[in-house]
Amino acid sequence: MPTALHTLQRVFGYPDFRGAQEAIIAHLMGGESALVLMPTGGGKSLCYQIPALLLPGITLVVSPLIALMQDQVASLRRRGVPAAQLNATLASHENRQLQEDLLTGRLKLLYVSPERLAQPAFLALLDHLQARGQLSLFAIDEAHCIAQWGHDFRPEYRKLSVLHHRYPSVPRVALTATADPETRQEILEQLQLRADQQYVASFDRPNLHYGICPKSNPGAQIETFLLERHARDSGIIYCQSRRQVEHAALWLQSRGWSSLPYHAGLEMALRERHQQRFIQEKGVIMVATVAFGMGVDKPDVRFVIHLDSPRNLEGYYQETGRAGRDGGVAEALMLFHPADLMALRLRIQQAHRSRDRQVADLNKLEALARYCRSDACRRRTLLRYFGEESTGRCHTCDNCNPDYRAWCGPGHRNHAITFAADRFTPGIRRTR
DNA sequence: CGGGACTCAGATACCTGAGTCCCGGTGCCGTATT
Repeated sequence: MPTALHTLQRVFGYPDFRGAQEAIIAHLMGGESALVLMPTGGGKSLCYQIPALLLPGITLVVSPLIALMQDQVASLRRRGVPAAQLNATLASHENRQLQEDLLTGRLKLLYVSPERLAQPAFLALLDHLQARGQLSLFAIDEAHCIAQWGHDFRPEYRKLSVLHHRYPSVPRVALTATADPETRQEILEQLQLRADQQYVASFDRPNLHYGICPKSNPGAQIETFLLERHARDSGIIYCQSRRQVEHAALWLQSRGWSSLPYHAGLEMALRERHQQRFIQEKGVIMVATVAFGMGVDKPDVRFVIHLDSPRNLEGYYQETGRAGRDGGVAEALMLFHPADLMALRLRIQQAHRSRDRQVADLNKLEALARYCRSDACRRRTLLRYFGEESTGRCHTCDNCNPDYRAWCGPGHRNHAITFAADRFTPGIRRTR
């Protein structure tokens, strides 16, 4: 019988395990459940993929996006691993083939969405596999979605409790790169995991450098930052609204920058084209809403700019975390204006959510506001928010290093250039 | 909060300015219908 290390080397081509990977795998192989928190690029997938190959039956992976499923399945198949996805992209003959493969035990990993998992017909299929002892492991990838999306956007994320209710003997592993203590608690509760079953790696990304500038003239500030620090680099600019994305992307184009818009209001083919260009070409600036990022694995993203304030530190950490995956230095610049926070506060208060959720959202927004206004080390504040104690100064944030305060230039008094001045940019239609 | 979309009045034939209103963003899905 092959060991975990053999599988790692033979199937995945890595010489050795990193961090807690080996311990997590042993833990799962022993029939225990776990919550795994590892930063981007820490090798989370291997924590369930190797057990999936060593255990006798099938591992069911719950994944939030079809695009993620496709990437994972394609990558596994290239390595000769029998993996498949079950979702609406399949043709009916593929679907039939999949059912057959499942029942004959040919598959080792099956990727599904939480929506699919909640369907009675799919649960019946799982019942059938369980009756034959073929269910080995449940893996919930990007588990922060349980807390982030489960309350309104994708309610099926809160039905994952069916896993331990219906199949109590099958171990569960939840994995994510971003979860504050509250999100963690929610994942533990939903999946009925014990607090002592957590594996938490450090959230620190030392090669990411952090800076915040008061937003006074965003066009000029961004252009200064780009010209002086990232003239030929790839990067992402995050905005809060689709309209802002369109405006900023067009404005940058008019100034000669290679920028592309990305939001969910664009045609799927265009979104895919822009994403491909961002990944393949050099020096493309992606101007995007939160729609962009999950599963985008580009190693050399050198900067992330928040043109508008994000809504909490989890989002901020997630979005800045998309830079510097190659380990090289990357810079995270936020343009901060109190009015943005006011707008976010208002939206939270107007949202159709429970009182508890509103309070929780407001608290998270206040934590972000404190972070922006603080003169303490950004890195330390961020790490502390995620429950990690650290001391001293990082020397790579604007509060630790005065040089970093000039990212947007020495002053912001040049009001000659603003987005609002460029009225040639057409507004975009609202979808509702 | 501030800014964009829209309306309306008034000056002038299509445009301008003032006033008012409104106000994110993420994706699954064997929907059913043309």
